[in-house]
Amino acid sequence: MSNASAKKKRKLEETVDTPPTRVDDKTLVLISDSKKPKSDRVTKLKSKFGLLKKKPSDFDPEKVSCWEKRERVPFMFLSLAFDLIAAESGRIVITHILCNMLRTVIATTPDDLLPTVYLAANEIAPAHEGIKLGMGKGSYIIKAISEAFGRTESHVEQQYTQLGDLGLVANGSRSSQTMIFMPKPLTVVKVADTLRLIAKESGKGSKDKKKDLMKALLVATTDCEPLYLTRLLQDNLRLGFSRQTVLAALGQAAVYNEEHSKPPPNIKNPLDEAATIVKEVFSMLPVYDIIVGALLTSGVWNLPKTCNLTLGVPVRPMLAKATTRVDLILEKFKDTVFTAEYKYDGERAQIYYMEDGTVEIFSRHAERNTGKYPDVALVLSRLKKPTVKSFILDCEVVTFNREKEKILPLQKLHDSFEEDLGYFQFATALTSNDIGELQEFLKASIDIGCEGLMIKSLYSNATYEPAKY
DNA sequence: CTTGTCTGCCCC
DNA sequence: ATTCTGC
DNA sequence: GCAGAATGGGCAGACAAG
Repeated sequence: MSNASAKKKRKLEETVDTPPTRVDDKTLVLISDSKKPKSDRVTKLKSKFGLLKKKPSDFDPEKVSCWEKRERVPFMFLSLAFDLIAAESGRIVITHILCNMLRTVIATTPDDLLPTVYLAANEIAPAHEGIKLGMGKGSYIIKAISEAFGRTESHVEQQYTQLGDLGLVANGSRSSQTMIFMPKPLTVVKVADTLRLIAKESGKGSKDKKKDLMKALLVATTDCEPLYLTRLLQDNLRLGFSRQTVLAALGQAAVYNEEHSKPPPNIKNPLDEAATIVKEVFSMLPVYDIIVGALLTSGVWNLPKTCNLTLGVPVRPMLAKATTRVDLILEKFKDTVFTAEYKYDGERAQIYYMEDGTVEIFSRHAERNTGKYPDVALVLSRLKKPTVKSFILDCEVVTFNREKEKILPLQKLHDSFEEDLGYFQFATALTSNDIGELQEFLKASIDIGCEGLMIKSLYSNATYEPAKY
């Protein structure tokens, strides 16, 4: 063997996780994945991960982890937690498992909490950053799977139609595949980082690069990892939980890991309370990076202080509820003063005006639409009164024929903005509880091209709250 | 370049 | 967006 | 009754293929 190849060989063995069979210089032993002995690590993990299902009060993170403190969390750990959740349907148990899983990460490798949360929520970046995988659920993932596991595309496709779950196809292809080496174990950070790399790839040749990155992850998977990696790539974990459950679990996990402050004495159920806090904070500032960071450094009870509405980061817009008849409104609001506003048929827009004059416009789903409405961005600084330095507007952008309609002002906001017909107007509103008047108003709104009415409480304790989703 | 295929925290 | 489901 | 998950059609934009 030449010097160069000997060196290569050594390098290779270093990265191999406990070769299941001795591999000498002359023979390559082919080992079927289903027959080979599992590495100690995996065996150990598998024998213990059932503990995650224990009630959080009886759970000890030290007993389940079998990696060193500050060592990167294995992707296998997350996959096994997912596997445990797959057998459950109740959200309470699922939350317990997620909570225990996150606690284990906090107790061993807090640096990995953020990527773990991202993967558990099946997200890759804050919504407003607009970073998406950009390869759908079909062809390119199929291509990656077939290349990674040595199948023809048509074979994978056929299995897909048969099983209805590409993850299961990946699992099956992997377990029957003959492997030469055990791959180096995947870590949670590695997967999270690679998902970002895949998302960032764009332009000519990007699809192939995305596919190759997926392939590189797939070939490193073992056991149940192909299933969950594939589903992560498809943006569909199919485990019966999503972001809200992860946020709740994160809050609960933080309670158990509380080093920074004790729960305020008046709180009856700290676990529920912490879950609510994390969910609410996320509605105000939907950025895991900031929330997880604040959680680790100053604790869950300080979260409302450390994470606030931030200029430039879109909140979850408050959502309306649909109703079909005007009399149902009166029923619902019978003890309340309310107003009805035209529900303009346009696009929801959340406009941020920063102190330096910068404008950002986001859609209902936090898509960055700033470039889409250059005229809106321009007109804002003109209409804003000089005393106003920064603001957030939640509004509806519509196309408008300036030669026609005229519009009535809503008083409250009038102090801060000048209206300009056809450029910036307040919603036409009626404050009344007369059914005939409301009926008439509804009709009028439809006549000028609106979709109906929005009903809002006018009580002083009524608030604008971000949607809890 | 033109044409075709595939995508989307889509839902305009 | 609408429809379905489990709590 | 509610929140959360699952599902579907349509259209504009991105990228690949020729």
